[in-house]
Formats: sequence, structure tokens, C-alpha cells
Amino acid sequence: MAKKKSGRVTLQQVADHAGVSRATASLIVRNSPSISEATKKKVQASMEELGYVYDRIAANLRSQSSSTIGVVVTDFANPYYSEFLTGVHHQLEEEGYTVFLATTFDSDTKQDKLLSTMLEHRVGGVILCPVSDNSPATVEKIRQWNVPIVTAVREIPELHCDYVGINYKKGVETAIDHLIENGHTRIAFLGGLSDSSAWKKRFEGYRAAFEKAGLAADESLIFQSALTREGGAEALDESLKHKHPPTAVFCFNDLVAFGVMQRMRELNLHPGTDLSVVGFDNVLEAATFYPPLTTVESFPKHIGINAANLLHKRIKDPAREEERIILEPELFIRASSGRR
Amino acid sequence: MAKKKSGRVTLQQVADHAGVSRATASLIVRNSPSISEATKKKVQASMEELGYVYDRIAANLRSQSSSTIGVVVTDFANPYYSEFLTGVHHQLEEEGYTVFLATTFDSDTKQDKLLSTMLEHRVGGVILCPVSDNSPATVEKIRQWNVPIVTAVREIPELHCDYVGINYKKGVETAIDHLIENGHTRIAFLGGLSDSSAWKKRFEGYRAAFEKAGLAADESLIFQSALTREGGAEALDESLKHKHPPTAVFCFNDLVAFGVMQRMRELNLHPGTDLSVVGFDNVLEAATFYPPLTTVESFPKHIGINAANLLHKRIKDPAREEERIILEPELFIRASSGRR
DNA sequence: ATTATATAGGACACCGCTTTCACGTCAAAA
DNA sequence: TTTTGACGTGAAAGCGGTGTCCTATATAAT
Repeated sequence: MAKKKSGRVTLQQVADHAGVSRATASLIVRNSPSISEATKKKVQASMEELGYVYDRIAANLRSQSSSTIGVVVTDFANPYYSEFLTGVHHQLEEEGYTVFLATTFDSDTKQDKLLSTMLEHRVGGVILCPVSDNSPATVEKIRQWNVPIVTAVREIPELHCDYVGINYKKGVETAIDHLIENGHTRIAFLGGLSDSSAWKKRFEGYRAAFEKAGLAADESLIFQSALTREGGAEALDESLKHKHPPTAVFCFNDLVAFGVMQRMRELNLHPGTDLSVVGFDNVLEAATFYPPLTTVESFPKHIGINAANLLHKRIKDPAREEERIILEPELFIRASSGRR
Repeated sequence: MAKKKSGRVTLQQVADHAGVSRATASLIVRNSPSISEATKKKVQASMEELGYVYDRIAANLRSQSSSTIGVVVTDFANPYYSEFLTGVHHQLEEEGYTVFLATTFDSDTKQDKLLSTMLEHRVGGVILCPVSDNSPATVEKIRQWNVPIVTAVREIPELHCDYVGINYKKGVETAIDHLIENGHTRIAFLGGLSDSSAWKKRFEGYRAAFEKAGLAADESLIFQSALTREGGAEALDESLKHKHPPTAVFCFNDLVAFGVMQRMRELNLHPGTDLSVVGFDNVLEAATFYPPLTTVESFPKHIGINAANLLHKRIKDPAREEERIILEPELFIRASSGRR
């Protein structure tokens, strides 16, 4: 905690210097219309001269308002979230908010702590990419606390609030369709933990695609793992031990897919010919990876922009109907997948 | 700006509920030693029951302190900064700070605006990765404003303050040494703008390596560009138009190198055999790119951790001597570079 | 029993700004 | 000249805490 003695020029000092009252000066910083040009100029000159800096904190305290937004993601080393955050930031700064950013590193307790901290800091709203779907204590707290909150990317089923995400089921379905069309029937599902809603939704798509094609999904080809490159590599290893190994793999996200393809390189397997690989997210790296990754675009930046917009709307009108924005994913076919 | 009526449980209410004075309750939240266990328990129970949330903002206002730190980077879509931020965050949260994060997108005016906003929000300190080295108005303002500030990654020469970076000159030198050892003499320098200190320092290393080897650097092989993949691709194009094209390229950073190698793929040129490519930063992607990129490790996460530490130290002791931490870079030789 | 000494807890001002409300001023309307 | 009313301004009370000072009670020492 920084201790900062003095230094701060106050509105009172400005007012004294300009020969007006503090209240008048206050109206000027907020450029109220009912102030004559002359006094306005005069006071502004004083501000300039004294090097006045508006104290938003004090102002917010008095006016019971907030100009900050808390944004919580699970990991910003993941390029997916970098893009998401770019969207969020861009939009929020446009609206004049300042952003508290934090990472949960996929820890529920961390998430709890962060949300509490943000509450203590009087955030005007929260954009949350939840760690998991079991809504923990703090999420509930936020609710009863009626801080405007928007969830994004992942959803908390019991929590009724604005949400922005994509149609995961549909996304996975098109990916699997693509593999089936290319003659694959043994398609592994790699990465993620089956107790998360994000996983379940993807799995629905996986299963649906098989059903639609009149095939049965082989659940012994499901290999869970952490959502990292290492996780992907390990999941691939497991899948290859299968007595009847897959000819294609669908990966929970691109990061997992990168891990898979790295491991394949080490094993001298070529993505697209020896084994088809499909990812999910279409992060920038997907197109530039070698070989380029077939993946499902999930518009992280758009999700970010929409989440920011939704939050802004809710702040302006807390009573409005909850809104859900579900973007439609899009398959990008690249070299990592091919005919069986 | 969010307007939030009521809702907030105040310390006064807690005190009333527990039958003590507000001051006593205040001492308890700050766990002062001079409070009996009994009253402490009692008041804490009331807090629990009423759902009290500490108002850090109000507390900071009164105590003239701050628990927030502003962090300004140029672009967090760049994995380099993702890693940097991971370091910063990890460290600062350890110390109990909350982070305001913002991106300048390499715009000076944006940087000015962001710093002002942070001042208005009473940040206790700032970690700044400057856009450029011409210290603009606001940086000067911050100084006279005596908010503790640490610069990182890039340096502002006229600004005397704590700094964390790496030895760019040395880093580039070892990279060029490596290329020269492999028989290259026509080595292009791609990316960056020559008016930044970051560029100049790298260029010093570039020139020094040639001198050391008794060779002359050919300045017609310098191609400036934006620090993006696209910039890299364009710079490569330019360099290949040279009447006597390079056999190796040194890229300002990994992002530029990725752009270069992508373009090479399109041109059917193979990094490491047709043209050696060396990057700078060693972001995670460098090792997994195909072909893996020879690059200079610049420890972004470490820089972040150190910057956070330095800031923390400065906040605790504003009068201390300014400190400069210069990490020594390290060359990672991979497949993108080879014998001429 | 009396004085000395902690020690818990209360009263009150204050951080820098906003807000309410009342007051003074001057122009136009009566 | 008086009334009306806009308009600009000032005084004072907070917003939710902290810091300082001061009192009441308990305990120990004499």
C-alpha cells in the first residue's frame, strides 16, 4: 500500500486560486452548462497553472458511482484471451471505463478472491469468464450484491445473467461433420474435463454429428486433459495406446491441438495424412502453425466486444431483461486435416 | 459511469449492529492488536451476518494511500507481453495490489491519456513499457507528480527512474555472431523503426558483431517495418528485391520473424537452408513454430517480476537510489538458421 | 484504600469531491 | 418601480472510511 503524502492539488486550491467557490469549480470539471464562459476559462487556467488532477476516486465515493470495470479471465497467456481482452478493452475505454484485469489460472478459490477484491474496489460492473460452472460462493455474493455482471465464453447454468458465447455444439458438429465427410469414423475427442459445461456442450456436438451420419460415437476415444499444449501431447499419447487408435482427433481448443501436433512431430507423424487434427478457437497461431490447423473460429474478439456492450447496457439499465448472445462458429479447413 | 444506489453495508451499520463504535469496527477490519478477542468475534459475526464488504476506495481516500498499480504495455496481443504481464501480475497480487491494465497500441497520445486516467484513479505506482523514447508530456507529469514509476522493456533516456530490461546489444551481437560463424556475411536487419532506442540498441549489437569479425555491415540491408507479422512479411519482400539479397535475416522480434517465415513458406523458401532466420524474444511459439525459430531469449516473465519488485521497493522507499536491472539474453539455436 | 498504569472503546474531524439548497444579481416583464 | 425568474455562486452536509485524542474501566502496585 502506497502512502502518498500531500502533493495532490485539490479542487479547493484551484477554487481559491481562481477566486470562486469549490462548488463552482466542481461544476466546471464536469462541464455543467450553467457556468459562464468567463469563469470557466478562468478556473481552467488555474487548473492548468496548478497542475490539477481530477480525483476520480473521491468523486466516485461522493456520487456513489464507479468508473471501473473488473474483467476476470482464466489465463491471459492463452492467445484466445488476449484477443478477447483486446475486444473488451477497446470497447470499454471507448465508453470511458477503466479496467481492472485479473487472471484466475483456472482456480475457483482464486476467482472468489479476485471477485471480492473487485467488490472492495467498487467496480461498476464485472465481466467474468468463469472457471467452472459450479457457481461458487462469491458469484452468488456478487449477485445478491447486485453488481452488474456479464459472463462470457463459459457459462454458469444456475446464474441468470447476461452471457456472450458461441454455439459450441454447432461448432463441434461442423468440425466432426468435416472429418466424417473425409472418411473418418474413429475420431478421438481430446482435452478438457468432462465436468465443465464447456466440455459437455462440445461433446453434444460430437455425438450429434455421429448420430446424424448414422454412426455411433466410440466413447473409449475420449481422452481428457488440461487445456494446455502439454495436456494435448499427453492426451494424444493416451489415444495412440488404444488398441484400435483413431484416424482423426478433435481437440478441445487450439492450444491442445498445438500440443498434439508438436507431439506428432516428435513421433514423426504428419498431421493431415497420418492423422487428421482439428482444433477449436482459430487463434492467430492456427493459420501460421505448420501445418496450418483446421479449426473452428470462435470470435474471441467479438465475444469481448459484445460482453463489454452488454455490460454497458446493463449498467445503464439494471432492470432490463437478461440477454444471451450466441455467436455462430465457422469452420476453417486447413492442412492439418485430410482424407482418411 | 455506473450509478449504484444504496446496497452497500457500511461500517457504521456493522458497528450499530454489533453495539460498538464505528472506530472500533474500523480497528477490527485492520486487525489492530488493541482489540479484545471478544469484541472482535462479535463484530466479525455482525459483518458476516450483514454481508459487509470493505470499501477500499473510501479507506484509501482517507488514509491517502493506494492499493492499485497501473500497468501500461504497448500491445497484449503480442505473446511477449502476455508473458510479461503474467510475471507482473503474479508478483503484484502477491503483494496485495490490484492492477489497472491498459494498452497503448503504440500510440503516444493513447499513452498520455492512459497515464492521466491512472493518475485520476490514484494509482499507487505505475509500470510502463513506453511507446517510444521521446518522453511525452504525461510522463513528465507523472514525474513531477511523484507517483512511483518503473519502466520496463523499453527505456526513456531522459527519464531517470527504475528500469528493467535486457542487454539488447549483447543479445543481437550473439545472434549475429552465430550467423557469421555459419558463414553468413550478408545479413539483413528486418523490422522496427530506427528512431526508437530499442532499435538503436539492437543495431549497435548488429554493427558490433560485424566489426568484431572484421567485416562491414551493409546498411542497405536494413529494412524497417511495423512490429507485426505483416510488417515482417513486407520487410522480407523488400529485402529480396535487393540486387544482392541477404543469405540470412535478423528480425527485430519473434513476431516479425514469424511473418518472415510465413512469407517464405508462400515463396517456397525454406528457413535454415534457403535463408537463415533469427528472431528475438523467444516467445513460447518460437519453439513450436515450424521450423523452430533460432532466437534470443529475453525473459519477459522475469522482466515483469523484476519490474513489479522494483516498483514495490520504490513505493516502500521513494527516496532510494534508482535501480537498473539488465538481464543477460541467451541465444537459442534452432532449425531456422543454418550454414550458408 | 489509594494511586499508578494499561487498555478497550468512543467522539470528532477529515480525505477530496458532489449535492442540495438558499442566496444574490441582473435582465426582462408587469 | 416592483415582480418574476433565470442564472451563477457559496455554505454546509455528506460519501465510507481512518487517525487522533480522550475517557472509562480493569488491573497492578503501593
